Amino acid sequence: MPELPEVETVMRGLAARLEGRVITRALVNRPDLRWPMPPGLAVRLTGARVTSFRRRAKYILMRLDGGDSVLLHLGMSGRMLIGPNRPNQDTLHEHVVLETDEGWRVGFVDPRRFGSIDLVRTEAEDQHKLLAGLGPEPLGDDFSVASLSEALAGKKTPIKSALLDQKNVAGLGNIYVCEALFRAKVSPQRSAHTIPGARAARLVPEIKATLEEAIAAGGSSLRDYVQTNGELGYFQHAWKVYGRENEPCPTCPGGKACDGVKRITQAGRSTFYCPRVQR
DNA sequence: CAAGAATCCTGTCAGC
DNA sequence: TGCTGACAGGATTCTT
Repeated sequence: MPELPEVETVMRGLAARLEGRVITRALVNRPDLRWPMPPGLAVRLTGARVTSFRRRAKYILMRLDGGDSVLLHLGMSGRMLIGPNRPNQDTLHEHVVLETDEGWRVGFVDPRRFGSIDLVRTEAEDQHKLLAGLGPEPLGDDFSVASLSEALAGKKTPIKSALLDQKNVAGLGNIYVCEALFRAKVSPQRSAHTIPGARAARLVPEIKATLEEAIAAGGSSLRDYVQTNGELGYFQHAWKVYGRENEPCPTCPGGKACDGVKRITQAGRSTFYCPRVQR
């Protein structure tokens, strides 16, 4: 799925076209995504003015003037596509369509249907079941060496898995966890409780820097992800280890000392890392 | 309680 | 070609 940088990019694209606009028409073509959409969603949206956007972890919140927020998750394959008001190419997987008073058309396309849409009252956004248990935003001041150390204390699970757990830090996914661990020179297999201290002091700034650089690049495009204008992100070219199994490690000198990037499976997900650099 | 496995769904690609 | 299995950016729910 889109991870934090991709979601941030999509949210900015939505905000640019939708903030202050009135939704003149809303279509729900297929309400059964990961969970059923709320009944009457199209009616609630029609005629509403979009006031602002917010991102929390990998969720997008679109606030409406009636006091509702639309809570959107893109799952693994979700896209938001904005274009002139005419039918999109992908009619099979375009589950929701919004039209604005300026003649723009926003389509939510999600072939795998792991995404979700819900409504929540704006003043109670953070009490929504899907947001209530989330850990700190990694780019916020609440995410620090101290807070990460506290979250990991006593945990035996590998640091890779711990960083994917949205309760510890909210918004990282498989790509950026691999990249940040490489940059911090921390082994993905190391037990989480051994991170507090010097390793957390390396990890936290690398997590923040990786995410910031990825946002600046418009995210990473692998298969499904595109920005709202259909353009690809380009941070995938900056990946050091993700998807680079058997390629030379970017920081090890050539020769027999380093076998290159390895791929292992942790908790059912691929992990890419360099065993020589990451300890 | 914590950790790993199974699960949802569709598309794509490698290998035979 | 066409079939089969593995795998994919996630996160909840079910089992150990």
